[in-house]
Amino acid sequence: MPRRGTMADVARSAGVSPTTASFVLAGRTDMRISDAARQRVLEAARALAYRPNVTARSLRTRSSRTIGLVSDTITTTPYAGEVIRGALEAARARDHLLFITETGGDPAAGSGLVNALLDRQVDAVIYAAMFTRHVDPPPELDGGRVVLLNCLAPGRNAPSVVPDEIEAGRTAARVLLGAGHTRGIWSIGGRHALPATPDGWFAGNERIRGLDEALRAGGAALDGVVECAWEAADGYREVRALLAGGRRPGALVCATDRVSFGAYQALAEAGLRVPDDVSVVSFDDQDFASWLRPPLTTIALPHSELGRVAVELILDPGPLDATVHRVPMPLRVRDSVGPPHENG
Amino acid sequence: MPRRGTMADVARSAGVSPTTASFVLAGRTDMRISDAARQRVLEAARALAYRPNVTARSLRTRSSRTIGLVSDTITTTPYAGEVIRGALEAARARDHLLFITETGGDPAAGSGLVNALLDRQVDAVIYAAMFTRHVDPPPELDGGRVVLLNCLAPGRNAPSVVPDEIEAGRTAARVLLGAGHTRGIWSIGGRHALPATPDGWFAGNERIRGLDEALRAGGAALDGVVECAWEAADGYREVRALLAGGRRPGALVCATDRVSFGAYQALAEAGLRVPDDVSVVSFDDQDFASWLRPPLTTIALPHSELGRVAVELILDPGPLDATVHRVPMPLRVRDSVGPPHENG
DNA sequence: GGGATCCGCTAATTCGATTTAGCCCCAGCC
DNA sequence: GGCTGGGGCTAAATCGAATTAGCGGATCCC
Repeated sequence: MPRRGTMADVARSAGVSPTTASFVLAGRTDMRISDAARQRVLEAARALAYRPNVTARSLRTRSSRTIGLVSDTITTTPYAGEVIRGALEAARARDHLLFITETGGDPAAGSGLVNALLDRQVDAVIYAAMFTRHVDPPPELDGGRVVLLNCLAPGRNAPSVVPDEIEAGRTAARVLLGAGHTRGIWSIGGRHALPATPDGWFAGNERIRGLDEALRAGGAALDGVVECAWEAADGYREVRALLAGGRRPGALVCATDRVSFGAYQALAEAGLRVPDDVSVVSFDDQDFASWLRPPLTTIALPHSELGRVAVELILDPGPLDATVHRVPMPLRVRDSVGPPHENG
Repeated sequence: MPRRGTMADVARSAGVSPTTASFVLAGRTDMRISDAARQRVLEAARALAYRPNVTARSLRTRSSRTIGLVSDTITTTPYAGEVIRGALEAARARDHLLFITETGGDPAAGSGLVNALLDRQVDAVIYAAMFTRHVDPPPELDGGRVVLLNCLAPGRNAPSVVPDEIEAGRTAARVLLGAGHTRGIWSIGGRHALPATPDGWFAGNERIRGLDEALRAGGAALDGVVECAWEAADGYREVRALLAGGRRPGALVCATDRVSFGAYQALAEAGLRVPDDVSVVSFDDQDFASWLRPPLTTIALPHSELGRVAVELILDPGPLDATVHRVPMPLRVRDSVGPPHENG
């Protein structure tokens, strides 16, 4: 790239010392500078289209107006793009830039990436996971300014930003209760308590907890919980099996839109119509939720909000503590929930 | 973050001058250094867990081992995450970090972001668009090391990396010809030649060109082209209208998986089965393509490849020229294409 | 009139590396 | 014994800003 003008150039062209130029351009008022000199500096800077070299400045000030984001994967639906977008917008509003890195799921890669960021004097690091879980951030981050995005690290004195899954569970319950459902309600996906993840996932546990609680408060209850993985194939297989077993659910609470996708297929094959025969409420709000027929009522993961809140926390002055910030998950009302079928 | 050891610390601890430490740590052999001194420096660096400060180094060397990525949107399906992932992996393999920025579709934002990158001494900039099109990169990039990702800018002497849409069109034709289709072939989505985009989209034009060419070469031809936007709702509406108009297509070439998604719905409503009654071949390979029933045969946008190639181009030594690099689009054979229906 | 004050600046140092220029000492040679 | 020629280093400048220390000159005061 073409060589850019430096502050020394500005100072020379304005006939003042670099010190004076620096104070004028930094807008500092703790040194007396005549209006005439100030104007000459400003004019010279404008004429030369002067822009400060942030690299040089960081060397002296130890601040680079730069944040690092380390995540496990930025690819996996439904996180990723939107999280980054939210973070980007918040960063840009405060005149910061974002380094994006990913470990690709390799825990050993974390240290290397964090070091690469620290080598470049980032002011802070956002450590992110693409589904909510407990993590163990690399020790290099200890003592630094860190925010955990969509993950928790007990004992690390860093704030976490996670979706409010408990309240989302309550919301799902209220949607169903509001439509008149009190029985025949099934969870498809449950807590994700599979052989591989016997304790379930954070999101699963919290949602079921909120769902149970609010259902009970409304005088209803879950009829059953099908534990399975959260992909389209699982929704298809499990709902099909449920129907084949003679069950006749009145409402499905699907763990993800992908599960709902599969559930729709199984219901269609069985000749059941949504929402006339079976209501479906879901979580995530992926793109295709609105393309399904009927469009899916779902509770959105607040991707971009998570990114935005994380950046704002990290850039707001003041110390960080280990608070867990729960970001609301908005309900998208579409057409997959209706009153219970008369024979329900 | 805790203060890190500097090269001066290493030099002091090894009992040599900073110059010697620098030469040893940089692995330079153009100055004679005794093995003893070399070992002492290496040992001291190890003991102090010394890592060079890239910011300080950049100031001197004018290279930051950092690349900037400027895109219009990183959100829009189907680009985004995978492009970034490909770029990230290639950058990491060469020990570089990536700044990600987005204009959010505001053309005026480009200059500001490019300046913010330049202020931080990025070595190069990738200018990306989320669907293939002509762009006008900010003038600040002139004279710099720039690669255009998924876009073209004639007259700017920067290489472009784009999907090979022409060959993808040919591939679609071959899939159909291979299954025995020679008539009743319809394009849904066409060139995207709508009132708003009368010249069509780059991808649309190229695909139709390749499709036409290979179909003709195989003794077949398109029966018709339905121009429409490329969303699910468009696919649904247009295929429905086609069928209502008494047409009975034997094979659909859908412009995107989203269009296919809608097409599937319209076909199902009309009681037509894929692929027994109608074959469908598509472009993009979004996630849900494999969840559809039957799974969709589609030609993938090589997202991560695009990102990877762009980074490799930009980091490979040597001058850049205005070559257009076409990245192959791989065919994903699934179950939506079969032999023509007997009454087809 | 001489010292204290204040105004409006500038010189010089610093941040942490890289790099150019050159120094000292010992060995070899005539 | 003086001169050359490495070998093995170091001093100092440099990159582009921020910042500390301090300096002339005018003004004020007694």
